[in-house]
Amino acid sequence: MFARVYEIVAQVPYGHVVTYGQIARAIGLERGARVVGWAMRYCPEGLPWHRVVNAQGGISLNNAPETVPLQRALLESEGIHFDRTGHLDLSQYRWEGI
DNA sequence: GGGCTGACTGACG
DNA sequence: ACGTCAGCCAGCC
Repeated sequence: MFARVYEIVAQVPYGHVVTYGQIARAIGLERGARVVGWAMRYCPEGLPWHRVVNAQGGISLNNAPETVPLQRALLESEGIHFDRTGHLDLSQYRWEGI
């Protein structure tokens, strides 16, 4: 199942992001966002995991808070702007190619 | 098959 | 904007 998740994440273009719910919907799990998060724990090498954010346009990584600054830095290096509350504008960066 | 877990989500106060 | 609560679903004992 996670193979599908990785496949979707790998398709996200530079400078764009997708939400967990979006990925879940793409693989047929309308309300299986948690499953996506669970699959992401394995973080295969070469996967643009930093382009996956929660429905609020923020960074979730509850189990690895140390990687949050890293993810944010990676996204900013791709031209994605964060507001003062640490969220990005999904209406502007969300990838609709699923 | 039963129960627990979680990088989630949407609704409420 | 922030903390809490209850659904949700695949995997792993």
